[in-house]
Amino acid sequence: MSSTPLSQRAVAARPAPYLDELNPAQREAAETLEGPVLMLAGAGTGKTKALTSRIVHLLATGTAKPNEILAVTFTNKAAREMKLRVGRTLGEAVEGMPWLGTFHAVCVKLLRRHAELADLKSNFTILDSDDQIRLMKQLLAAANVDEKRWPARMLAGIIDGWKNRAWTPEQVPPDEAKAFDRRGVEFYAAYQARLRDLNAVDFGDLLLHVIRIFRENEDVLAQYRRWFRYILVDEYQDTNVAQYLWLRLLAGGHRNICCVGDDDQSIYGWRGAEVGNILRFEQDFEGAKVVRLEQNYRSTGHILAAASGVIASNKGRLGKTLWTDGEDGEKVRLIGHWDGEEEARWIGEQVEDLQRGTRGLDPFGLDSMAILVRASHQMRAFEDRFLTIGLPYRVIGGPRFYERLEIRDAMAYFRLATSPDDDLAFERIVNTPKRGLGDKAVQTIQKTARSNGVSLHEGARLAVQGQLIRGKGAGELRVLVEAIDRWHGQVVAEADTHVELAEMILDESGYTGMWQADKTPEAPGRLENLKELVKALENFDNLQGFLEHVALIMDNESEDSEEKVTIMTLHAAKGLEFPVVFLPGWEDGLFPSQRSMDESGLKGLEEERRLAYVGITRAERLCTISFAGNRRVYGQWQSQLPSRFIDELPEAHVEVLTPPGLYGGGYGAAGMSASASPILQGLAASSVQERASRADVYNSPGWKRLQSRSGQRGMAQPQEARGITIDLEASSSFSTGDRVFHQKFGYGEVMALEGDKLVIEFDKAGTKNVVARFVVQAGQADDVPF
DNA sequence: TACTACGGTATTTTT
DNA sequence: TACCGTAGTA
Repeated sequence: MSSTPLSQRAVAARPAPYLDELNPAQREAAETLEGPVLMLAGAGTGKTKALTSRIVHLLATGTAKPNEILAVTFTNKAAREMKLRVGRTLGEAVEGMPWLGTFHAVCVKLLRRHAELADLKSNFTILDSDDQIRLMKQLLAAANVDEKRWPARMLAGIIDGWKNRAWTPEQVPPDEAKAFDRRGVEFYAAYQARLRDLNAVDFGDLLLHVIRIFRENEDVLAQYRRWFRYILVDEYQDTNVAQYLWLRLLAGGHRNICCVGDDDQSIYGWRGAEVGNILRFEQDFEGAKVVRLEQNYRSTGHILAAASGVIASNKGRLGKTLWTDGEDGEKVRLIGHWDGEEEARWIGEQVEDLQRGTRGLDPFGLDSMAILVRASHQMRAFEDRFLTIGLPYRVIGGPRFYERLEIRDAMAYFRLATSPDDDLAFERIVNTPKRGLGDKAVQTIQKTARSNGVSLHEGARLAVQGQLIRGKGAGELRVLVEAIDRWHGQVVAEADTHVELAEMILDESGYTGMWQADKTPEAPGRLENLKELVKALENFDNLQGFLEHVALIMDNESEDSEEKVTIMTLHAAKGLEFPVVFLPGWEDGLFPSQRSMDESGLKGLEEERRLAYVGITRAERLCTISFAGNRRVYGQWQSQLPSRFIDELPEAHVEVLTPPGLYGGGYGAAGMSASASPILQGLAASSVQERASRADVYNSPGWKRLQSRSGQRGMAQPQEARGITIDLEASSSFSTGDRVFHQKFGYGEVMALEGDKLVIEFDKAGTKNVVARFVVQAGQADDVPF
């Protein structure tokens, strides 16, 4: 019933308005239903539209029924969005698609059905990373491992990495197995054993268990291959090895798989994503049809060209040429600042200007503006600044609702009420609020539980009965144990509504009281969150349903209506778009991040570059890149070089802005002068910058790199470079031992010379790296150039 | 058992 | 610099 000709006849016969809205490439992607398809969808090219149209097409032509389509995404948000749009296009006529969801949500469903094949009970609990680390801490403590040298976090990271690559403990290759003091695999195995005992899985296991079930049970796999006749995968460039294997298993029969992605937007390599998956698609699925979506509907011509220019430096791309038939718009704006605070101040002003509608542009609402940073610590400068000028902002990211301490505590209580044997939950809250049960008491409970082969909850009961725990704690523990029994009874009996029950639990446990009694400033907020949690319960039929939901849905869309500027990381911005985008902190070491280059070399640099590409392509109409010459890094002032990505911006699409103010406005300090970029040279030619510019030695990229490295390590400054410094700054050549004065740091002594930077031990401010230009010989303070 | 002081460390984080 | 986590102490 699903032969190709038939389904296509059906299309021809029926009016299909959703297809008319597509451009030729999108349409091809939506209509090629049989066989493997790779949809290479550049930023802003209508990927979701094509994808949802494809689903609609499958349904509308009768090619597939809703339950025959497996559609996987990475985020709940993406899944929601897709569901919504399918429903809307179809006119809500179709019942929901049961297999449209995140990889994890789909796996949970599968695993619940076949839990016994993975040695689990179908009511297994799903641990989040917090539980995971807690568990590992226990394992490490039991093995007498020094937590200082070998932290549980590290182990968790290593094991996660292995799971991302679909390695069971036995499959970890020997050289990898040496990780974690040569005991990584040992702890991995122990951890898995512990999870089995707890009837629990972590996120990685959701995939791995299902893969194992498929591999070991041909009949099960065959059943799902028959079942899922059409497979769609969103953000394919972000899949890890485990997800890839999972997909290959399921698509293995019919090969009706359509993967959508953009290799240029692969920014989660550090989390196990394998760009190789998308790059290899055509080999993996022979005869695959590759469709490129290249018409961009989001950004203006200049923005698109700037982004394309940057990403062009990456090797091994599948290659796309984004184009638009829209207007060129404003050029991407580039500006350097004296330091990070100055940058924040300037951006704050820009936001206000744009809001008022200066610059000959229509006013932009605050909602349409975003500041995208590389690392979350950069947010602080903006928050500080916006707070002082009273500019409303919203920070995306940070601790999510369900990750908050009080929410997790409350959830642990709920978990105990539904399943009293949940040891991790029990452990979490035995002494929260304080019940006088310390380490020793908990150990006694654990020992009792273990020797009797029961849960901690039962162990606690036995310990109380056997008077193994004495004093104040004993009474409190008895109360807790009995309370858990009672709550559980209520859950089973369904005596009260779950919302009332939840309130009762939080009340009787003393948890609410604990925060009410707390007079620290954050207590009211926490109570507020608890209220919100209870409110969220109303959307579910019972506690179990809620807990199940929460285990996989850790997102937190707080809908507030007030107009605000958005501040978030580049990673968090993927998939979003804003009319106005600010990209601050484009400085070598910060962006691209030194760490990612150190850890992953060229691969890391290329991922950073993709991040730059993602950043620029978020902008619809106005994109402003900025950098600061000086930045405080961990309390130390450091002079910064403009990002190498700035050199890669195509000149024709960039407008270099001159910072306001003569001297104080800053001119990008060291980096500006050292840059080989024509863009920055153009800038350097303007009045103030002239003084900062250097002879050609400084203008070679090689020197720039050298300089940025030597800056950290105290490499001696070459003789000729010093000569140049003297020429340009007649009054200020330095040698070690000189007494100098700096506007910000006061008096100090020159300890070393590094390129155009000096290492100075200031009398008050400590040792700093500062640019020679901003320092004068002591006693010449009157000549300070600012 | 609970508080304080110190030291080590410091990206990005869909589930 | 600022936080978190651990260890030491009351």
